[in-house]
Amino acid sequence: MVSIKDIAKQAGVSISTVSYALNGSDKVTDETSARILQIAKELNYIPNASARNLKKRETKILGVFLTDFRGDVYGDLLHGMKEISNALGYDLVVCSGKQSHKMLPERMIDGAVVLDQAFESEELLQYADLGHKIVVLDRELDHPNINQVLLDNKAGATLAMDYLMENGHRKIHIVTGPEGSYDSIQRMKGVRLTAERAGVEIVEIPGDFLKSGGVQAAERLMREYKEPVAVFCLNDEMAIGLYNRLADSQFRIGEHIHVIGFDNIEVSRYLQPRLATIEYSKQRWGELASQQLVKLISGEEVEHERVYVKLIEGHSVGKAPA
Amino acid sequence: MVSIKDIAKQAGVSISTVSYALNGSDKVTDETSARILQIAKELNYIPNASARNLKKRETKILGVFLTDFRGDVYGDLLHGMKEISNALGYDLVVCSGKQSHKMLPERMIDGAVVLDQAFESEELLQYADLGHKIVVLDRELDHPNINQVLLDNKAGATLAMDYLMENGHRKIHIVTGPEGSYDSIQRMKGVRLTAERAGVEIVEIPGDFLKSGGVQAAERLMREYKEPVAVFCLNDEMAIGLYNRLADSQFRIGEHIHVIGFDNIEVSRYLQPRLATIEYSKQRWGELASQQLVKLISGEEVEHERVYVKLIEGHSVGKAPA
DNA sequence: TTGTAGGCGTTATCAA
DNA sequence: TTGATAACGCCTACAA
Repeated sequence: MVSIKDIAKQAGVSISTVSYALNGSDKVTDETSARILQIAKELNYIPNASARNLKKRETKILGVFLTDFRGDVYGDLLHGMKEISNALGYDLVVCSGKQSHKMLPERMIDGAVVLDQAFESEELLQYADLGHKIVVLDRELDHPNINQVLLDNKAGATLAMDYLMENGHRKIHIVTGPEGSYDSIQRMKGVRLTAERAGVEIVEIPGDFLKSGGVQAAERLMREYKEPVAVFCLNDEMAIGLYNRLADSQFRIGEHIHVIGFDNIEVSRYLQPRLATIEYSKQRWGELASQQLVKLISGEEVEHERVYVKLIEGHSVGKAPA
Repeated sequence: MVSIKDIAKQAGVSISTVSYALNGSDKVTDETSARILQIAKELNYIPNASARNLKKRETKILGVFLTDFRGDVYGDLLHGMKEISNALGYDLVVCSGKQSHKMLPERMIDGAVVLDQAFESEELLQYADLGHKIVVLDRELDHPNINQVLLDNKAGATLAMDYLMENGHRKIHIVTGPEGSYDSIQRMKGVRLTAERAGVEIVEIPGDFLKSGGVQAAERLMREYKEPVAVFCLNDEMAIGLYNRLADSQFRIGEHIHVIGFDNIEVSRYLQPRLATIEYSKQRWGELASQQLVKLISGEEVEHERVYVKLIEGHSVGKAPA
């Protein structure tokens, strides 16, 4: 491995001069600088990140932590994060799993964006106490080193409920997310608020944010079927499970079972009939996250951010029978 | 920041003793070791990765480089990679974009898996020459430090062609990938071989592996339409673009336009009619990649690996009119 | 069993 | 403008 020491030897200068030259400092003659750069190139010199990071106490890398690499929400989100990170001079690495958590406290990265319920708040707070900068996308956490960029879940839930009610549905089944999921809890709050205000009945069906939850919900709905029902799946993936399970039954979506989801993932637009759902810009969400994290790192005061949502209509919701 | 020096001071021992204790060496008494560990915990000690990496010249981190975080193929692939990486004692980070390439030569990671045409072979070979370990999933590269884990593209293309021919199609349009794409080139080889052998006519339509390519292909097919045609889209995403474009036309897929894709991405099973395509285990692909990379890093000799494919039938392909 | 000391490759301070 | 030198935090012979 060739280091600045080798370059120094070859160029007949000291290592500090080499370092200056390599970092484009003007403390060194253009002439020597050119010679050094030339030699560096000849020797195929490549700096060692660990050494630099150790000395500078920063890596210029941002990390994002996901529960799982599978999952349709991530593509655009990560893309948005990457674009902004790069624009602001940072690299982005995506990680998943408990093993990788230590990259933050061990200073392999300068900050973290968290979208992973399995990353415990206690752990996050502990890191924040140690001075590490964090942006959370899936919980509320009050700490000067932590910023929130959250979906407007309540508004989304309200939009969904309103859409069902506009179509005449007065009893609405809700397929929830897994216990403890922030998104699920928030969406439920929106649901309850809207339902109470409108005097509409809601029936909770416990779900898991996975297709399996939708399948189970479908089975229960078929078992208990008496008349057309309305269902708000708290995410699209469960709605897809529900579609799948209903596919070879005599029940028709948008006719016997009216469904709306949340997330507007890509598959949703290809479902027959098209799934009504709640949309938000995943890319913008990612962009905001990166932006906030960099601000946090540079010591700026930052307010929490919010990502807005809107309704996507679809024939998965039809008029309730009069 | 608390370092082993602080622990040493607190415990009244030398830093080397602390280091030994922390690393579970048996060169130190259980008693002192326990005391040191205790103090380390009290002080909230967290090792510094940069320092460790600098000294040990390894990071126990694997990197995977993607063209873009969007793209339906990645979820399962990354999941497979992560599982195996972790099992073998490595962490996995996912990167995208030219900026991040330097993580390999700068030794932030111990090896790289490349699935990114934008990562130039010349650059890869240069890194390999420097001793860095690489697994490529999207090209053939002959170098002792590089291993290949490739899809059996030719076999897949042959399966697809055979399926169309079995259904009586004797003139087949091929929507290709972007220029220079390894997958596209290999699949075309399989196409040509099969076509020649069967004496079937093929018509190439240049594509881009994106939905837009499928849209354009659809437009051309409609313009030139005289009788039912068969189309092999060299990936599913273009097939989806084609579906989308045809959706509000009078042309029916599986009737006027017969389509088969390649990749079996998730959306494909929800298309109406279901898209015929070529499937392979993306997860297994990722698992193999990680496995090979770790072997390479530990200095083992490794053979190139291959991922096998199979046909998924679908009503997007119907019988040709007699 | 523990301590001393050198070094991993950089950066950055202070002299020269 | 350049050079010597001391860190950064950790590991690991080698010495005690």
